[in-house]
Amino acid sequence: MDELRSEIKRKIENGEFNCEKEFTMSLISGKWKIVIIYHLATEGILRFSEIKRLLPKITHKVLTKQIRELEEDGIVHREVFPEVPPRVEYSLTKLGESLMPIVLLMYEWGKENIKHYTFIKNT
Amino acid sequence: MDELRSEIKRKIENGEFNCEKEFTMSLISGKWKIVIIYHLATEGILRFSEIKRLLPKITHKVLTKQIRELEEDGIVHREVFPEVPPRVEYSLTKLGESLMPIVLLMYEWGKENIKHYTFIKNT
DNA sequence: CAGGATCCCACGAGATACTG
DNA sequence: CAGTATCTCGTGGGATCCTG
Repeated sequence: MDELRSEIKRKIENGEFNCEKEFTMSLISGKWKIVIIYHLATEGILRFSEIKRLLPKITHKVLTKQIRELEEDGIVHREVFPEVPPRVEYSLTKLGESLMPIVLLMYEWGKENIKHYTFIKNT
Repeated sequence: MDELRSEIKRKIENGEFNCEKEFTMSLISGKWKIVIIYHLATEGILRFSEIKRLLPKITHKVLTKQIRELEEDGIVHREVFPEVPPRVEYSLTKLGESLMPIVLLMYEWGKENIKHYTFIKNT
């Protein structure tokens, strides 16, 4: 596990994190990352197009970037099958799986606390 | 608890969140928010200048903004004492305290997983 | 002491088009 | 199918100066 985006490594070296929590944050912050992690955790293995289908509003390029960063950080495993047309499968690494408690807590906290607002939709 | 930044309310109304986790994320993402929450949780009550002292690298204006957002979202309570010079105390609301399990998990995950990299500092 | 007003820049993320 | 390459824009965060 020496994979990590160079920018993150640099922040560690330069002591740019005020705390270890921020290190964690830096790995999962990104508009679609926690949702991607969640889907991979529940589905196991997903192809690029399958993830895209699960996130209709995401752009092709953005999905590529988010997933590439997750891969560089050792959270997602990427398996390329040299076929035509190409097939690429994604899954969580052990490290990625270890993030699930956090993601699940965030999910439940959100469900619990967004309730008070959703009524807005019904007006 | 009808406090919430208008932008967040708008996102809820427009269904811009892909999932409840993103709602949670939107409240705690911000370069200094989880650290501020953590300090308030452990110290109880803190004055503006005390928080600033705990975060030497934060800018005055930025601290104001981060805290103002946390207040608008109902996470932080702000108490102004009409004295001269002015005194302002901050503390966590019940809602804010309920975020601590998430913050703590992020803290522990970070401690556990940053270990593999910190050696870089010692070279 | 706490905080508002301006100016500014870097960067995340979207739109669009092209490729093996 | 999966992935680049450009271009663009909004905004989060920083620097600096001013105020009750």
